[in-house]
Amino acid sequence: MSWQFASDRPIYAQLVEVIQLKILSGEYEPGGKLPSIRDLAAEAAVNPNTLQRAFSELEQKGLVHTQRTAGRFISEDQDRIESLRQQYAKQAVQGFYGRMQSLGYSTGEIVTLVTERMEEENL
Amino acid sequence: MSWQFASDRPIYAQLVEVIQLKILSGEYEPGGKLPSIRDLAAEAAVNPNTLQRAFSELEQKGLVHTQRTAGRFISEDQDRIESLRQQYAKQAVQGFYGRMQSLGYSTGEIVTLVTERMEEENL
Amino acid sequence: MSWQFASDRPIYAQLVEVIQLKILSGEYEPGGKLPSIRDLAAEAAVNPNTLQRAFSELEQKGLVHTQRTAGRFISEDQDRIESLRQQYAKQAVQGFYGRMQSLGYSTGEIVTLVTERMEEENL
Amino acid sequence: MSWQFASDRPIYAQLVEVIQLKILSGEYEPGGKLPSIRDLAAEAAVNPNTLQRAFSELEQKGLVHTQRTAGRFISEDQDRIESLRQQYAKQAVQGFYGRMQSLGYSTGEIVTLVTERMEEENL
DNA sequence: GTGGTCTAGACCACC
DNA sequence: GTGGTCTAGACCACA
Repeated sequence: MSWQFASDRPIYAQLVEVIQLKILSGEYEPGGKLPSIRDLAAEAAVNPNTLQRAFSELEQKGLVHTQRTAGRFISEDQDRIESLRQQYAKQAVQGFYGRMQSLGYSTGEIVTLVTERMEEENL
Repeated sequence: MSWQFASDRPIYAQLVEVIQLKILSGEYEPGGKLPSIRDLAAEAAVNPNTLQRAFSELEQKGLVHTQRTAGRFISEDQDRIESLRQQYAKQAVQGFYGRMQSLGYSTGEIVTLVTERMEEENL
Repeated sequence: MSWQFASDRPIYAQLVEVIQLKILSGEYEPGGKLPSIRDLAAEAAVNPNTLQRAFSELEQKGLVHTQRTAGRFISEDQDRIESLRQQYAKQAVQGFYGRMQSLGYSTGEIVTLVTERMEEENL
Repeated sequence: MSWQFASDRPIYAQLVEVIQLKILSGEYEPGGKLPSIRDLAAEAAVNPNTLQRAFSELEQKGLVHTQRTAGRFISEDQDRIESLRQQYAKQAVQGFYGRMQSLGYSTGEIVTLVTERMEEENL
């Protein structure tokens, strides 16, 4: 587990992203209980308030809900999670594609670069 | 031309990115003269100071240089530009690839999604 | 019967309000016996301690009293109940009125909106 | 100007409500500039962070937007404001109506009480 | 022990 | 000077 933060973006935003990815990818299971804020804060070496802020954003997105004194739980709405996952993926693809085109790469070259990257991975 | 700025990142950084892309992709030609800061600032509806700061970063990267009285010019060092372009592209590929993997997509699925995107483009 | 709780206010407070309304409106009859805490707790899917606290507030307000072995009973003091009911209603009217005025509605418009609502009800 | 806070609800929530009312009622004009957080915080005798949190909620609702270094501004989208105002009013009416019915008041009695309140106002 | 709220105060980025 | 972020630490309400 990484818990390292870049200095060019707010920590809370990076926490949102990391936790969100864990939920969308299924590493945190739907309906499961999340570690307590205090524990997570200690683990990430961050002030509990910062984590709280991150969670409040996740709550808005409907990925997480709170039970007053019992803790925080991941949404059981698997459809919503899957839909967000695909949406997130689509954005990533479009963003990547657009940036590569801005850089002057043709569609063919883009696919080539990606497959090359894939082959590196498979070594 | 867009010149719209997201509110979650500094304007000057967004300016750096846009101009940099235009240089790397060749839209601004090597050795060519850049529009005056005043004109660009008016076009982008931005404080000239902000553009100034953007250019000072581009100068540091060696993509732009200033000639006292004649204005700002794009670097003629095509090798440097091409090398930066490839470096930039590699980062984009890696970042994209990593995020998709975090989302739980297999290497095969990633390539599929990209080629699908490519086909959309070709319609 | 609803027994759904908003997450932004303490459950016990919401219980107090619901039960109080049932007493003031006469749905729970003066002098009548209340269901046992255990039963109510099961019905509302709430911790018995939470209900206990709710009832202790209702006892303070004099709407409910406990008889050691026989259970909890609703006050027989109909005058007190009626007086509380009117007081509660007055507060509701004033609160509503004040909020509507803050929203910029004139006295006439407020009455209009209420009568419209009444007509909807009568369909 | 009041700036008094009840102790049974979070201060930031009360700030949200007060400011929201001022926007919806037009007391804060569409497109207008809001006082700086520091000023408002001093005026309300509250920590700036608390106000910041309140504003972040208003921003989500689309009632307010921030310009990086210039300050916060009220939305110019008058349609949106008017629509929110009506929605807010409708909720108020329904909530009021429902509570009165729960208290056992007939539709006629409710209208009577409101008009009585209106007449008090007109003295 | 859980989450929620608030304060005081500091530092940063931006214009 | 403006808003944004973060920390440290305290206290509260709830179950």
